Amino acid sequence: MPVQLLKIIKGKSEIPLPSHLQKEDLKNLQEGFDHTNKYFQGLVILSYPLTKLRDGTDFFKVVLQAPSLHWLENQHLLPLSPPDSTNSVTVTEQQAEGCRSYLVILLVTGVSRDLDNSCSQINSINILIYGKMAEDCAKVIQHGDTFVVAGFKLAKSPTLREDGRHGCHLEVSEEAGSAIYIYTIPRATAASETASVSVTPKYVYTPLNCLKDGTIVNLYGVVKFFKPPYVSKGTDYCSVVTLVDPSNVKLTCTLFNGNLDCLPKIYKVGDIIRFHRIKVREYNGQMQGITSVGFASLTFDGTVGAPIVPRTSSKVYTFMDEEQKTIEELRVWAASNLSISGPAVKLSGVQPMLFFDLTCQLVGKAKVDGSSFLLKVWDGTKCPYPTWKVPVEARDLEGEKILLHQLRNLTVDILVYDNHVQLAKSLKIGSFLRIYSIHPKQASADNEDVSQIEFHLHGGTCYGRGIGVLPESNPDVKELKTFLESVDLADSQNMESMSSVELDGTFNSVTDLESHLRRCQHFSVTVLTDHQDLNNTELKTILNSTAPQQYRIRAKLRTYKPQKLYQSIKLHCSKCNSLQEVPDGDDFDFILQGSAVTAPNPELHNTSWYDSVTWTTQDQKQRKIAIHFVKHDEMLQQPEDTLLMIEGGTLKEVWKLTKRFKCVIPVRSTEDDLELLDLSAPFLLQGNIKYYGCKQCSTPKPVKSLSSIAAEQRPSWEPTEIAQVLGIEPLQYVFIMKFTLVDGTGALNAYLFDYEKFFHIPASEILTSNFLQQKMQMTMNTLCPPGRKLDDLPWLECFIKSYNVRDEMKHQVYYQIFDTTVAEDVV
DNA sequence: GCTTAGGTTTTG
Repeated sequence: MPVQLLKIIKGKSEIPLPSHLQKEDLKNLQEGFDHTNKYFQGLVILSYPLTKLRDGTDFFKVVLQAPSLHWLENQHLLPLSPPDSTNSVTVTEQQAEGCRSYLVILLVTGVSRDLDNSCSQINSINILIYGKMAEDCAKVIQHGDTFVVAGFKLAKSPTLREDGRHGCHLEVSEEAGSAIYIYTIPRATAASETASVSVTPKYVYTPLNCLKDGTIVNLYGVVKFFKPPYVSKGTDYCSVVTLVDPSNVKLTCTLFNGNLDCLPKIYKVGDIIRFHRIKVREYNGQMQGITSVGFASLTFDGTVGAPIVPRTSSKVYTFMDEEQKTIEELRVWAASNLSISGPAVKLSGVQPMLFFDLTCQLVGKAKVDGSSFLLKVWDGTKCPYPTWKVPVEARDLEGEKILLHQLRNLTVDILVYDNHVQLAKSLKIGSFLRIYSIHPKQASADNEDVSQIEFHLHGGTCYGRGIGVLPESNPDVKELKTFLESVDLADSQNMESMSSVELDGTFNSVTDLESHLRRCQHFSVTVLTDHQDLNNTELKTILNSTAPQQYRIRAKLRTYKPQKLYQSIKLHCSKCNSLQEVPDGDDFDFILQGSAVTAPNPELHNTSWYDSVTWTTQDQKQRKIAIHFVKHDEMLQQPEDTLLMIEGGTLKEVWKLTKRFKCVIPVRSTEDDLELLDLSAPFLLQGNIKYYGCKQCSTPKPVKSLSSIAAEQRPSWEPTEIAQVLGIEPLQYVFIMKFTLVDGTGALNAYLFDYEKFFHIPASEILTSNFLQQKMQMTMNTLCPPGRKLDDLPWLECFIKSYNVRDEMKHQVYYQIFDTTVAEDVV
């Protein structure tokens, strides 16, 4: 009686096993343990087709999943009721006793779970069944049932790396004297017997804080960040998704598939995701998800109370009440724990420099050149600024000619670049799109009266830049369609003659910025930090006076340079008063590559004041990297307090290290000490900021001088202090801008030289922060609103000083703004 | 054939 089919006993969640048999945990299924008189219980989550081995032996493989408890179960799957059944067969003590030396598998219906509190990663094990037993088992096995296994033979699993299951498998065969008892789901009718083939497998979902390297898991998460699918440089589409769950752990997943439809259909941050069979790997010290064989996903709207309709490409998927409950719970959790942005930006609410996502309909498209492509889109609202029109050949423009003409005042041109071109080309006219991270760029306004907004979708995928096609079933699309149908085209055609301010009135869509500007009209948008008692001087008087002098003025900012604000950042040496451009990342990369040619000198490793770690990259270059962690009191500090030096690192590696450690100093080996790289490279990186030294005024010292700071009671690793001991004259980041000020009596150019006081933004941080760049642009838009007549510009109160600059050829008077800041309510 | 990308900068 090697395989016996049994029915469950009504109302009993435990199988009547011989008393000498004891339950074994999955974690104790290891070589060297005594498994006599032990049994293991698990769910059938997978079975493979019955096959024959080379010698003709039948072979059958099933996968059992260990019972486990995790937060989902904690919240709503427990307590579980005992399985219900009508048919019953009793296994007598004698029957069970008779198979003491046999392998026993008991298959019981329903779900019975252990309240095992661990969140172990490996939760499944392979069972290999040989011979007649394989054949018999294959006939009766059903997914979703619970197995109990006892008296088994253990062997190392050869498929551990691929399947991420238990390191051992269990072997069973009649020849070995095994026997199998099977308790199975009652099959009342012939119909249900057939249907039982599709019995739903029971999935276990791993919380994100319980993921382990090398496993394949199922999981739920809320989308915190995503890149819509884009064409990778390989053969597939790629999509990157960062999930979070109530464990508050993030998981970034890199998903590939040659079929666009097989990647998750995410439309918004806050969408809820269910992944099946995603592979977990460690990458850069963090867990990473990656597509594995059999990967499948479901995506749900993350709005609390919205209909729960999975978005998926699979025709077959499991989805039950349990899942519904999980989704709703994640929605509620996300609503109070995740910052999900407010209402979507419409074209009427676009603000220059503020990157935005646009839900729109494609009206026209055209090729522009090899690296850019034009999309003409509308969302039924009117952009309050004049927008640019990209010149294209009429024959290159695809779309309904009549509609393009009718909508000409409502469509905007979006120029997409590089990697987005291929996808853009394939878009169908009339389709609904969500374009992510569009850059509304102010065209350089040499002509002061008209300042245009250009819409760019730059190359690359940073910040989730990309294009997604929305189905007509999408709620946002439904809403947009209704709105588009209500737009009166006659109105929009009459608008051509109106100014943008009048248009705002017409559309009743005055942006916050606009009303804000009006408020600023009468009050000064800048304030003095001193000299309040002085009276104003007219610009004409100042222009007719000799320098040097100081004045208080009231004037309007007619224009400023540079218009590209990032160009206003320079590096200043306070010792020699020189100014220089901020080196770009490529320069640094080049210097790092050059320094990586020199291998780390092992004699300089592990000194009294730092510990060293070295390794060689596995790629062809065999690059040697050394990291020296500076100690304090002969101890390593916490990463966030640690200064480290790196040799042979790449730009990306250096960058990654700055995220974890307080200070990073790129160095290279000499014969007797480590030394700084060329001063065109930063001598120190802290957080987002790269600190540079003046080439002219610095006399770099060997880096062992740093040991004096390390020996301090509480090393603070201040950049100025580090610079000092290393013999570096540090350069400071400054804003240098030229303001053209007018007051009705005259116009003068005044320079702004500011570290951070004027804008309330540190110049050192602006290049690495999109947010701060946008903030600065908004400030400039308030000080000098684009597209305005002189009368409509706000007033600025400033303190300026005049000074002389003489050389052999000429003498000139210059003006500089100081003791002035942007008013708090403007920032 | 087994990569692609691996959230974090565009400056057109």
